[in-house]
Amino acid sequence: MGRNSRKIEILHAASKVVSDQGIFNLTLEAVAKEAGISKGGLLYHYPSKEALVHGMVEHLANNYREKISNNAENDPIDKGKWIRAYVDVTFNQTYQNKNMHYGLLAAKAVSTNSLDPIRELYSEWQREIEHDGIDPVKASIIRLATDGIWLSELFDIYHIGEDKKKAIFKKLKDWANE
Amino acid sequence: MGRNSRKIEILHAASKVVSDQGIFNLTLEAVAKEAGISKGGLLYHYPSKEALVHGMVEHLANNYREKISNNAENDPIDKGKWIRAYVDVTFNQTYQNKNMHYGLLAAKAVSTNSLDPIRELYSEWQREIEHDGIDPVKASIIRLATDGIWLSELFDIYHIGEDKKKAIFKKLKDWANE
DNA sequence: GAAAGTGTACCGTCCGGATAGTATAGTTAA
DNA sequence: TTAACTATACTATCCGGACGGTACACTTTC
Repeated sequence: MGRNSRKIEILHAASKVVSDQGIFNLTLEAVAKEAGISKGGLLYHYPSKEALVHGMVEHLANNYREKISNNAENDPIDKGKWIRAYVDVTFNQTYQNKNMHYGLLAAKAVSTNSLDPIRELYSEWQREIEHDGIDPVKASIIRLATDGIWLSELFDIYHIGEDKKKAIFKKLKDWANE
Repeated sequence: MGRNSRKIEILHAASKVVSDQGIFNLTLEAVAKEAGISKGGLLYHYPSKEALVHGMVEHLANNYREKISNNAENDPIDKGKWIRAYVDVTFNQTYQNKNMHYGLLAAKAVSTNSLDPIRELYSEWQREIEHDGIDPVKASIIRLATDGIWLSELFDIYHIGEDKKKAIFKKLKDWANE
């Protein structure tokens, strides 16, 4: 268990704190406790709270970017591969390690520019999606609807039922194939 | 200028603080300063920070609810009137007093149940939208895409250009008429 | 009709608790 | 034995909220 995996464990712990206790309880002590280390140990790895949050966002961004570009590259059909990759990965991400998204919540709270990696990621994808062979307005709508699901869940505004989510997923994928 | 309008002024001040300085700077002192009153005066109107945030959410929810139900009631065509009202009002809301949405950001940060009025609102609309004569999955997608726009703007993840936004608005409205 | 009382709006100060970050001594592993 | 890491003790700061007043418009009571 090298340095790096410990650092990532800490990031997961931080996400869990945000998810369980809210942004205001994302304290260094709470994260240390959740990660099973001391506050000093935490500060050894991430010398400030901002650095910790930055780590969360960067980890999320790297994961997301890699998954989506892999997915797009392995798509046999060229037309619409980016929007399909986006929909696929986002849905699966939402099912699996949902709580990594909480890094965004933390980032939004902590400082203005800690969301920069995410913003960059999104403008990249927007470019790809719009030059992907399908109607850019339609592609944008598919993407916005996908975002609407996880954002409203992250925000806890409303949670869509599993069955309905699957139906929506299917229809969005269909549209991305037309 | 009665008691009520002063209270609403304070809510706007609080939203402005969140929008300009972020959630962590939503302090009683900052809000008081923005509203041009003292901390004591602020606490007179809202006896705690939680009460203040609750006021923000409730104000937003009431406004939103009223606008959408008015809009739906005045729609000459019955089929799809709720989803149309939702799309219309949300787009216009986003253009106009965008910063009221910041109450949600504050609510999400402050406590678990301060978002309750919003959650209730959303489940009401979801019910209406799904029994509105058009395909519920399609209606849900229209609604999710609408949410995706303002949520990603609120989150500052990415901002869609005005032209594209109008095109999306138009297409969503078309779909809501089919 | 004036003295006494009441309610509303607001101000400025103070305090306790929480928290980010520092310092440093100790421990483990290569 | 040195770099990676932990644990603890401590400091400085910030913030929510309590509180004691002030101002003033009203109403009631004698």
